[in-house]
Amino acid sequence: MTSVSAGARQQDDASSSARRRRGTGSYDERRDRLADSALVTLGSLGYARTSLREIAANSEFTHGVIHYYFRDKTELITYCVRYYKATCVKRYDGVIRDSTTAEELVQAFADKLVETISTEAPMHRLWYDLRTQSMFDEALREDVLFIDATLETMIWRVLERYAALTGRPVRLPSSTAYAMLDGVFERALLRHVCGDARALQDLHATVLGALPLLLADA
Amino acid sequence: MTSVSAGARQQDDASSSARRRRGTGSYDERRDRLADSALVTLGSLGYARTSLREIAANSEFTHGVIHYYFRDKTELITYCVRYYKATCVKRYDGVIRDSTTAEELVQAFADKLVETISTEAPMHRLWYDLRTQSMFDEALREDVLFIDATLETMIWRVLERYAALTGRPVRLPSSTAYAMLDGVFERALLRHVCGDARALQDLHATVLGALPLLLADA
DNA sequence: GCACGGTCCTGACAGTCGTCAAGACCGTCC
DNA sequence: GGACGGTCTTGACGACTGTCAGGACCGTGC
Repeated sequence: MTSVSAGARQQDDASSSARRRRGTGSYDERRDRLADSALVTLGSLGYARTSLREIAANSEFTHGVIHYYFRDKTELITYCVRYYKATCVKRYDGVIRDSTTAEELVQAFADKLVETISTEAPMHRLWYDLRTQSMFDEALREDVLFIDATLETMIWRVLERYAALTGRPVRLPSSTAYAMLDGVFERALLRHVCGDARALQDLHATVLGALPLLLADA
Repeated sequence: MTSVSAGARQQDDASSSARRRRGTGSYDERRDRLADSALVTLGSLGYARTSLREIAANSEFTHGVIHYYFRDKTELITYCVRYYKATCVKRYDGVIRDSTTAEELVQAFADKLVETISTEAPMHRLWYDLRTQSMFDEALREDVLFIDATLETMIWRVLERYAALTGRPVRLPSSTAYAMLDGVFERALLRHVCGDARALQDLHATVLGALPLLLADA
């Protein structure tokens, strides 16, 4: 995994005052703002349909600047992916921290899953898009597998807390539990994006019903 | 759902002898052979990277012919999707038919899942590609949702047979069970495509372990 | 005030894409 | 044998893509 902040051109000191003459913020901050714009565009159009000109048009820059901050399109995309990961890894930490009973945790977890689809559906379909593209494009695999592993441990932390609160151990390995819940989540997202009004409430009910099955019998 | 055999140009009688002068087979058969070539190319490159010229290059035709048999690229793709569906819907019928005990069925089902990844991985990643693209492109949604529903009932038939053989009912609704198994399958496919040598044996073991959890206690 | 250099814009390049018009090919029928 | 018409090829069109060279802009340091 190469450094995230490896720029397109040589960059001796990102925080040097000489770098702040145009635009606002540091070199890295403007990279991140470009990544922000790119993620919005990617989430709206999908990976394949998003061009660098479109990303630039939805940002404060012009299309030529992208190659000043990123070597090529692939570097921009992978930077965006890693940048995005940082925002979603801690999504359920609050659920784990604030729940004091098993029922509370299950409810909060289901609530959070629903909320994250209703407020960030474009970002999530982008993630599934990139994960699927990684099956065709080797350049994406390293990042995708890393993020997938991160999500798996995130889910596992929820389940471990759930197991601790019930006193019953999880009876599935981490990878299986994650794959199952991810399948449920992906399907709910698809239905939601397709305009199915009941997708979210069904997701909520499904999670309430399915989580207990992941634990061993009392 | 519009008719699958609605051609790009008016087509009064597909089986008329006048249509057989060039090439071999009927108009519809040549459409299907074009779809065959397109599916191979799509499975190899992915939806976004597959151009009509590339499809034609991997077929017996030239790129201009595609617009003789299909109105535009979208019609070709959706035709391919429906054409493909017919080949995968009956995939587990043999498993259901030939299994006489629950253990036999679980084994045969797991075997089939592994086999279908090892022999048809490109086709499956294409399916996931198209399903994800349907979250961005409304033109694909109708076909994707239809196929997804078909796959769900296919899985449900397996589970119903499993329930009958054990005498224990499935304790999850059809949609949840399908989403969970699909998540497991998708993850195994991703790992397999990424070169993980243990992806398939893990899938096998996972299915053996997970299927009993879908049934109510004895 | 002037040169330097980081930042950004403009315009162009070659390549690829979907699409389609024009016509060649050729089996069939009068 | 000649006309017909379904089938297929060729070549082109405009639009779009990622990339990059050239130079404009402008804050900083001398």
